Amino acid sequence: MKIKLCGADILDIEKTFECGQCFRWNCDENGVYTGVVGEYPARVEVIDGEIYITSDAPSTLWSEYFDLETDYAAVSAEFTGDYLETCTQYGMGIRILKQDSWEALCSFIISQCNNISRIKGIVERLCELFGEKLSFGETEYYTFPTAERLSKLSAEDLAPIRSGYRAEYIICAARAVASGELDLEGLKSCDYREAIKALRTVRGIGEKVANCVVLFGLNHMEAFPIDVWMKRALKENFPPEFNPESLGSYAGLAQQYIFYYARSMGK
DNA sequence: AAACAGGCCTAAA
DNA sequence: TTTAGGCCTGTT
Repeated sequence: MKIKLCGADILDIEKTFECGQCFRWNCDENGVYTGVVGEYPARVEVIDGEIYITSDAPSTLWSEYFDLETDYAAVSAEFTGDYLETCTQYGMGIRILKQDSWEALCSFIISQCNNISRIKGIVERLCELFGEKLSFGETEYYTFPTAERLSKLSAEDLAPIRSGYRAEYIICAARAVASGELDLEGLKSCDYREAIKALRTVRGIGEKVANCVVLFGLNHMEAFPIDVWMKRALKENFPPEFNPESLGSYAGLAQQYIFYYARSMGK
């Protein structure tokens, strides 16, 4: 069914889907996005300034997924300073998606030293090969494969997805999660720093990937992933003593604004 | 053709 | 504690 979700002023689907936090939403020639959340394929579009979603998912899922309970305008008002205010204005409409924790973990392992189009390709092949097929309209979609499924494979089995040296990391992570050694759900309720520490025990997960996982998959909005773009943006626009903690409990949103701005200007 | 991509790991100071 | 080189693959 098709539901009206919210106004396009509080959710900009292009910015939100293209800002680099997710890899499974694709745009058609009319600006309509399709993707899969959990086991639900969905279609998201803008009609007369409103966001509409077509899917079989329970309608409550979307407000959670898009973090609509949070007043981003109010949160963003705390982001001060010329440069950060510029970034904030430019990125207004971005929402931090509450993605599945395992999907986020796996996706950001794949993201290392890769560009977005290649990341998306690898993720797509991973889903087609090892996910469950879903039908929705004319097209076929696939779920993101579970950690349990991948834990039974070897790195060589992942050769067809062409993820290179990251295949070994994916398998390590899948085994850690499937065995219960890494309890992703549990990490949602513990301290942000503790969650990072736990994630970093897995081979292939360093500081940057761990921060992406806690921000996009474990609801720790104070996380502040720093990649090469962020490093440059911070160096050029913030004092050397700048500490992300000064941005408060939604520092991760500020990070996305800065990242999105830096990347848009840099290309 | 060779360098570089939204890191991470290991070895070596 | 910081730094360099290697790593798969694809693109420029």
